[in-house]
Amino acid sequence: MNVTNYDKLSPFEAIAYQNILRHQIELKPLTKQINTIGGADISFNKYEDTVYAGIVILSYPDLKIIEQATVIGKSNFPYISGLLAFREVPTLLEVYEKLKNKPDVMVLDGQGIAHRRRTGIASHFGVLTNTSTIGCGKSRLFGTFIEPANQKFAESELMDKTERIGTVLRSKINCKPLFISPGNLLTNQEAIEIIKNCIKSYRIPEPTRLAHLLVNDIRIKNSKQDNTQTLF
DNA sequence: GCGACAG
DNA sequence: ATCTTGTCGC
Repeated sequence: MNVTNYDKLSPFEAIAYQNILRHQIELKPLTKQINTIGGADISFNKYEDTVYAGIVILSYPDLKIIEQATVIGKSNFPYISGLLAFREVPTLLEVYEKLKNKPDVMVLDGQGIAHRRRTGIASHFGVLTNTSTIGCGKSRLFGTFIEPANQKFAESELMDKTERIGTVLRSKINCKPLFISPGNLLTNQEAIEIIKNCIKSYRIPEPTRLAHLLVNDIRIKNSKQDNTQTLF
């Protein structure tokens, strides 16, 4: 069922695929209560094609860890702005399949529909897994906005001409804002509310923050292991 | 042509 | 994203 052989796609073909995917994105309100939320992220060593992917599942809104899963894989698709999903999604899907509990909502590090073709990594992953997803980027990829006030939870609209594609949310005073956008199967308003509920005392919401710590951790561990084996 | 450009 | 120590500010 995993037919994500993106490594052999050309950027041109990837864009053509996004233009097909965009029609499968559905931004309708959630129908059931959220009990679990997942965060996904990827880490890697510079100049290497090994990717360390991980997903952390938290209870919601308590935000207690209830499951973690990781996969060490390869990705030959280079990082190209606008085509991030083709580099990270394949391995994330492998991690997702290992999960015993599929989360009610997933938070991805990057954009949802706040993308030129509406196909940010969160929308891409959301369509392929048929799950509700939120894109939570640390910087802007696409869209115009006014800088939100320097207050916790100050926000402004992220726009593509006259269409709203997301929200610029200041999660913490004196920190750069977050770029929130719905990925799939939920609304912009729900995405904002959920992310707010996931903010503890850090700039990054718990799901993504913990996933980042997890993948960075296994990356360091694995690299150490390789060095040790080479050393002796 | 120039500047922008998720991770 | 990753490479990296100290350091300025809340």
